[in-house]
Amino acid sequence: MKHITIADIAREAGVSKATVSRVISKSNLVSEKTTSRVSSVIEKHSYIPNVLAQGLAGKPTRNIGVIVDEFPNNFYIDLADGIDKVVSANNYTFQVMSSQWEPARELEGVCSMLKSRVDGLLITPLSSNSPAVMELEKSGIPFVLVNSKSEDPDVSYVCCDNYRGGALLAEHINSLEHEQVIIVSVFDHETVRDRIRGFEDHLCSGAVPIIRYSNAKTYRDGYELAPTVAEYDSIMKKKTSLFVTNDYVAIGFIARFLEMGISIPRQVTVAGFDDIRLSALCRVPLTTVSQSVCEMGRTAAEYLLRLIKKNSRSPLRKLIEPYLVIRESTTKKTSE
Amino acid sequence: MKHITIADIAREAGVSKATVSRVISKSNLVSEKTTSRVSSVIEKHSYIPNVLAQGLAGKPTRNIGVIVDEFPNNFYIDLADGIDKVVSANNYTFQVMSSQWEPARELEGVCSMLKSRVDGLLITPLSSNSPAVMELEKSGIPFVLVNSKSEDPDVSYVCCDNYRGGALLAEHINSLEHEQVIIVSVFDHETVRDRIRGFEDHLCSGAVPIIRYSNAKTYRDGYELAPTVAEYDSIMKKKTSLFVTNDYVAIGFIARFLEMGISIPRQVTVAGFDDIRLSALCRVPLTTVSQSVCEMGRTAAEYLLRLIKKNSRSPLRKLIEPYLVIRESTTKKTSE
DNA sequence: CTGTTAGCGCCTTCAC
DNA sequence: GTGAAGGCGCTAACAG
Repeated sequence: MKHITIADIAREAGVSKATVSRVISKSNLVSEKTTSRVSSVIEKHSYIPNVLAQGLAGKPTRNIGVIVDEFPNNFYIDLADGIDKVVSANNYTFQVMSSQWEPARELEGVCSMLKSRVDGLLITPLSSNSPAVMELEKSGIPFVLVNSKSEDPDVSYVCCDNYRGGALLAEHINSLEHEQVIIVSVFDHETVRDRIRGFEDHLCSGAVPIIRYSNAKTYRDGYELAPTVAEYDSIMKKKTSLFVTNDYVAIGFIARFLEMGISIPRQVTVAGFDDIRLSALCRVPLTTVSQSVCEMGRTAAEYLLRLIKKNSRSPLRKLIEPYLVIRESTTKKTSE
Repeated sequence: MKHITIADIAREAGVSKATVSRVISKSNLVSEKTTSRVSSVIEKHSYIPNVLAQGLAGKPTRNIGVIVDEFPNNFYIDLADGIDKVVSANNYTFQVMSSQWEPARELEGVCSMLKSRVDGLLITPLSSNSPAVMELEKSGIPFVLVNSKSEDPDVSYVCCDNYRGGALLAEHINSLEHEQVIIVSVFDHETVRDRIRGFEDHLCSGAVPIIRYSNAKTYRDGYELAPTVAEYDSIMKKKTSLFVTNDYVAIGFIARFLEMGISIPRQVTVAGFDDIRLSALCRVPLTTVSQSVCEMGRTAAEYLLRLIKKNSRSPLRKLIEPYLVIRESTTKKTSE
């Protein structure tokens, strides 16, 4: 079954294609009579204009692209939710791709989006100067970086103020008693580095030693690293403050500590970062820093639409203020 | 800055547009020499063919549409992950929309997808005969229902076998001691109805009363409904088995019960449905039925691609087998 | 207000 | 093997 085209409508309504086109785009230089006649024919056949043709003929596609690291991730759903809210409210649609953390796939994704002629692009880049971002700059298409910053004064971005988040946490931890501080960082990403910098810059360590671990990425990693950390740093003997730069991993630590009979927060306090849903509801609710990912999505989408519409060359940027959420993993309400 | 077109490439390579087109589509009736010459020009300008034009000229867009209820939802991320895996492996892209549970938006979504000429559509419909699905049938475009079944013998779908899931749970609960059973159903959806039917059909109630509540949708709802349920049905006195048709809500119940000092599973056992991540890690790990949403996504996407490629008119359908996950909320390892 | 005329960038016959 | 020509469905001047 062939699609109905504008020509069919025009013929049946006894007007020219141009007139039909005008009716569709609500250009108000068509008489009311013709408008209603044409409209009814459109209605009757439930005719839907072909976006491809519209796009080819120069109209914006009203479709934006979104590239994320991966889907199975709390970060992504909140982001998608935020984006969806503003995008759909503005009668735009969006398509998504995941880079699976591979620069090559990320670049491919950008190319793919580019060739489907999206009006603009949102991307959580692997790094602020990944090939994908370079390609984007070259293309001249409006885009905004999400969850990443950029040195380049021309690029727009929306990111959590991770440095500040780390600082908030440090201030809280300063108020706790401890004989050592352990920092476990997840993968190597600018956001994570900022968290740690903020944390270290504001920690009143005094004579207290700081111990660092890196590269724990998952719940499982935390779960498995816990005994090593516990034994090697003899946390049974020294009261310890543990900062894990990602909630999921932190929760893995907690789970294992509990199994090992290590009391939280009495012997060890644990703090995370992100405030995923789980953090409030897990065995020992987790003290963490909340970054409003949904707001990040909303803001980024708004910025992008603004760039698209006004073609405003001035870059738009925002650091979203994180806030501290104190729960039982660092305060002594319970002890298990 | 104008986009480079096929004509530019043709001119620079000293061939016709047709030849360039052939090179792009890897049609092998072009001499190797011309191929490499053209390719290098394409490379040099990093030329990307315009998908809109290609689509207009009759080629498939290799873009499929996905319509879901809402994004901020564990179900969605797993689904997206599954879809992404097969879609990207096949060099397709996808765009997403959410219905926000409103039939009107759902229909709009379908229309929007249709007009952007997606090659096919995946949808988790509000109901198997919602206007959106009707529209889809009319359109003749390949589509498959996800998380929904259909009476219509022509419609393809992939769904969890919710009836079976309910049955599995009933069998487990039959083995527990109790003096009453309480069923709390979340919103009115065919999948939820199936869960309850399966549950009730396989419950050996005997003389044990079954009490029903409905319309608890969120964690909060569970949390707030708990005291009422506890008091009204005097669960302090009667050993109770509680089945909540959705994990999130079940976890809300558990949280409140604990606060009220009601011991789980000693006094009340709680079972859920879905097996979201949280269920394994919350205060009292939740017995539940796992439906592999990721697999659902994968299967659905595979079916859709098959429909698109072979234009196979035979509908493809599958009920995915759920399985029971028994945890502490129904067994007596802990007691709090 | 409305119709006519060109394209938009690409693919696909059909000839050579 | 390769080129020329027509058309995909629509919009945007330009005339009337």
